[in-house]
Amino acid sequence: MPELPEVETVRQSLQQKLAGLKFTGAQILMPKVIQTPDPDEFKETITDKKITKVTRRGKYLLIYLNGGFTLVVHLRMTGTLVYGDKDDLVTKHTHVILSLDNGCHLRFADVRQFGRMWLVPATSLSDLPGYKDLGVEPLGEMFTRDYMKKELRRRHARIKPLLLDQTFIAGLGNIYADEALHRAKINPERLATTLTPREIALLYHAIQDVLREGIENRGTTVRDFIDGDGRAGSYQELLRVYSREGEPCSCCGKEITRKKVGGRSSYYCPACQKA
DNA sequence: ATGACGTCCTGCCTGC
DNA sequence: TGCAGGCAGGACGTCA
Repeated sequence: MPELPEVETVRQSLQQKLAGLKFTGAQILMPKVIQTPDPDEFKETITDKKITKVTRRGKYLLIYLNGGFTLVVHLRMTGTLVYGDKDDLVTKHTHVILSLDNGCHLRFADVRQFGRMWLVPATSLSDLPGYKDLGVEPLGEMFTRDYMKKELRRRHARIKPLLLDQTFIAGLGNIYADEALHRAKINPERLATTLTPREIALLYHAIQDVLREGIENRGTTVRDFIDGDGRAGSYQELLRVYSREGEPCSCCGKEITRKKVGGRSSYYCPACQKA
């Protein structure tokens, strides 16, 4: 699942390929993928627009166009956004094909059809549901130990579901939340309000460490993830708990356990991360 | 304010 | 071997 490091990896690859190119048209094979505007207006608006830069906010990818428009993409679970040759094979999961003025294509594909796109004026980004309420960027300067401390005190929730709450920290998902909790030796079911100052500090650094390492390794490919060039990531080899149920903990040797917390699978070491 | 749950959707895995 | 059914899961909406 694309989380912050995966979306950042896509951003980096696309920024390199797309900056300066112009869209020459759009083929919309699965209309529901585009939330706004309707297909005809989408095609009309995107045609002849030049790409100025590719940025990221949380798990949202932002492709800025001249004329004040932004193409916003959320990959959700299995979405991919890949730059490639116009003659590349179109699979049954390809939903949107954007043509570029160098003869190449930018294609959005998604097996589970959860991913979404929006084409909006850059000034209207805050109108997108979910986007306007995003919390801090965990690798930005607004994310401080003090912010962590205040938010954890304020929110009466278990720590794992809280880490997945995008209005708290933008960009964490199931994989990196589990990895951060393991490094900080915190059980996913602990109430946020019960974390000690030392645990909060450990978690704060663990979150930044796992995200940075994820980006350095160009993301985690558990099943589907590929970047803007179609390449898989390699951070899955360095995961300590996620998808490692039954394997020995790298820290103490005890078996990694899986348990549902807040409706989501949580992988943790019952010895290192005591309740 | 929080949490539980349904919804979206397909491929994979398990069990018979 | 083949089929049915359950499950995974990010975000959002609804309800308690």
